[in-house]
Amino acid sequence: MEYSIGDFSKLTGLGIHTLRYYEHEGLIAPERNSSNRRCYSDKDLTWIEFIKRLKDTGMPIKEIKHYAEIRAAGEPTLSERMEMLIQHRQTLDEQIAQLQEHKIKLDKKIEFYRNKIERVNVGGAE
Amino acid sequence: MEYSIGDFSKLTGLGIHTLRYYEHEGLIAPERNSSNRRCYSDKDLTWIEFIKRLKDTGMPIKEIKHYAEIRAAGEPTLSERMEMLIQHRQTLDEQIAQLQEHKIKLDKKIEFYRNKIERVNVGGAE
DNA sequence: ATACAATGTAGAGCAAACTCTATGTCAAGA
DNA sequence: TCTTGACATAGAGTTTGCTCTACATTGTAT
Repeated sequence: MEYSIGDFSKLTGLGIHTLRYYEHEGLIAPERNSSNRRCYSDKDLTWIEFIKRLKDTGMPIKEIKHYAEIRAAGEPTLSERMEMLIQHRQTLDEQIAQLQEHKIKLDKKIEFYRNKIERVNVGGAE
Repeated sequence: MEYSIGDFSKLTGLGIHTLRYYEHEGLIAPERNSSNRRCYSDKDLTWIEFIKRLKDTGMPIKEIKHYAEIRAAGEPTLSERMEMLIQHRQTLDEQIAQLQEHKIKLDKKIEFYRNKIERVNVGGAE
């Protein structure tokens, strides 16, 4: 299947402007038809979903761009790409661990507040 | 203990400019000495560490500012603050869940790459 | 044929969160 | 006394990642 930029925008949830911006930044390179309109394919769809994942896990556009570039070079860059992903998994693990630690602290703070409010209520009634 | 902005910067790991920016944005309000220099206290230290936690878990400056404002109002806002934290915990839980999902997908992709590279290596040797 | 909606490019504008610059004050050491 | 370095304010500049505007072109429905 091929999609116009409007359709692709709806499919991916990314705005038309964002899709053009991503293309400008070298993240994605859809085909063009005879009238110079962008023709996104199902491969583009898979690829953009992966881009979204990288973005949502904090990878900056420039790094995604680099990944896109070596991806375009094909098989010779397979191991380099895998190394990038392994590295990224590491930072993702760290992110998760840090958030979990933050959550523990936040839970404690909430518990602290709960007791404080309890005391105020009880004290206020006396 | 009291700290100059320079000392406080080193203690917190936040730049001097950032500390002044936070003050400008209403996140923190250190005392001033007779020469108008900022005097940060240990309470400020505890507070800024909490601010850092909120920031690191994705709370925008404006929202932290709101928290700071109601905090300054004291006891009457205790329950409002607790509700904010409970709400924030919810979004934090969602963040963690999403990152974990992303990690699962990333792991799969890495595994996929590993097999691909394996095939290339074996195939190339034949 | 005409209108209108979608698309194209180029570039401006925006929001967040810093980060830096210019300029001035002030206390302490050589 | 002079200089140096930390601090002060006000405001400009930077980076990232969009988001929007202006204007030209094209495809489609009437």
